[in-house]
Amino acid sequence: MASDSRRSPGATEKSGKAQLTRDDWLDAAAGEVASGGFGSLRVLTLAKKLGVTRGSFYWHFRDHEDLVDSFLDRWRDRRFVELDYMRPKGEHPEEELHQLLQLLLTDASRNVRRLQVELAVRDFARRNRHAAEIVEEVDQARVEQNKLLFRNLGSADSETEDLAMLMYVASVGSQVVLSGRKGNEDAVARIENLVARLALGQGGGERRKDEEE
Amino acid sequence: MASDSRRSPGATEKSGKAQLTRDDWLDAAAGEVASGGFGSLRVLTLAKKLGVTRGSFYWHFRDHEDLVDSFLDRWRDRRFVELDYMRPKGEHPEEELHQLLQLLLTDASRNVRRLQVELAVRDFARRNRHAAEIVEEVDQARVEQNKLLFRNLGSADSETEDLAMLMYVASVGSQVVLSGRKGNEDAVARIENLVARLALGQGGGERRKDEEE
DNA sequence: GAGAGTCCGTACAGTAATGTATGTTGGCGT
DNA sequence: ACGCCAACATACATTACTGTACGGACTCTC
Repeated sequence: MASDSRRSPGATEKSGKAQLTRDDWLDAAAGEVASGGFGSLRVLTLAKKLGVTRGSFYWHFRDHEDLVDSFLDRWRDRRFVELDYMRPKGEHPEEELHQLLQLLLTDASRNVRRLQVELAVRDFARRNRHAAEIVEEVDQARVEQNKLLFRNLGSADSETEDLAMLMYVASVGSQVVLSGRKGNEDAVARIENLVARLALGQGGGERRKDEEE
Repeated sequence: MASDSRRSPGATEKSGKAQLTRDDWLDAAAGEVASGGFGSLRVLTLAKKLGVTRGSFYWHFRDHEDLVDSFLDRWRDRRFVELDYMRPKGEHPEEELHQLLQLLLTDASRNVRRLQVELAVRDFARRNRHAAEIVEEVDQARVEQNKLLFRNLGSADSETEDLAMLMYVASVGSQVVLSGRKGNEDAVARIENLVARLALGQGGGERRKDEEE
């Protein structure tokens, strides 16, 4: 129902002038959403960025709302394949926890746009029904997956739900508070340590040594 | 440097037609910011809501930017008096912790607008320098105060900083994730329990009994 | 090579919002 | 009673953005 499997003769890469796809517009929209939020998502801006006029936009999309809805749907789909990719297999739960926190917290490299977009979607969810539903879906799925992970880590059954919830809201809060800050990486590392110690039953700890991946 | 101590003949209450003050406009702006964020803060909307025309606005404010900056400054000031009011005295630290979490988390009664405004300010901070500085100020002050509280609670010195940070990002994340949700109060209560147990050295716990206040 | 379909440009109409300039009123002091 | 000034109304100019109608080039197919 998505994926736009047309032939797309000269897609978005290399050659300066090329046919644009729906996904190209959504990618450009992601940049705008990341920097300015959904409120400053203008058709003309995207057209300029893509080197075309608005006539192209209204061929690929019905109107502005269509763009927003498509963007949200694609965002939802990607979060779920992400979850599926990181589904806990239970063999090395500590490593899985580490990777999960890296995904949720780390603000480096190409993840920065991902986090910015997520914050924008979250904010938009406060005044858009479709976005609110999608965000709640994603939140529930992620908390559910966290519960699986915590069970594999051996935490008591009576605590897994609370722990999963705490870790999730802590990670979201870290995104909000520490995105684009000074002591960013340090704080993120310390939070990861604390959460890890909590998850491992206050045992482990002190794994910090700036393991640069 | 604020407070507008004019005589204000017939302030905002009772009589339908009355002179408006700068704070009246800021109060109206708070409603718009809470529901739609800074992006949908329109002068005409505020004027309609206050029963006047835009002519009044441009008397009290230089322009739209002046409104936004004044709003942010007032927001900052109020957060700091709030902090001062809740400064830990160290006599009943558990109760102080409870009240702090109530203030940061509870989405009931008249607090709902407060939290919504804070989320809007936080989101706006991602694209407005002034807002970013103010939010960082408030965040730092709050974390600093949390550290004092945790020391009074007797947590190890090497952990107070991490604990204070974790609790703060967890509370912010709860605002983001659980604002206007279904299992809101329940989840908030469970998070408070977990944080409290962490703060009290994994000892206490199980204070839950829906203490409605 | 003619037609059809795809993709984009151009031109126009309409709306919403800001800022500014100027008019109007009601209350205050003297 | 008179004028002054704070507080608001009115009218105008301007900008920014959306949506839509239509036109044109380019490509593929038969």
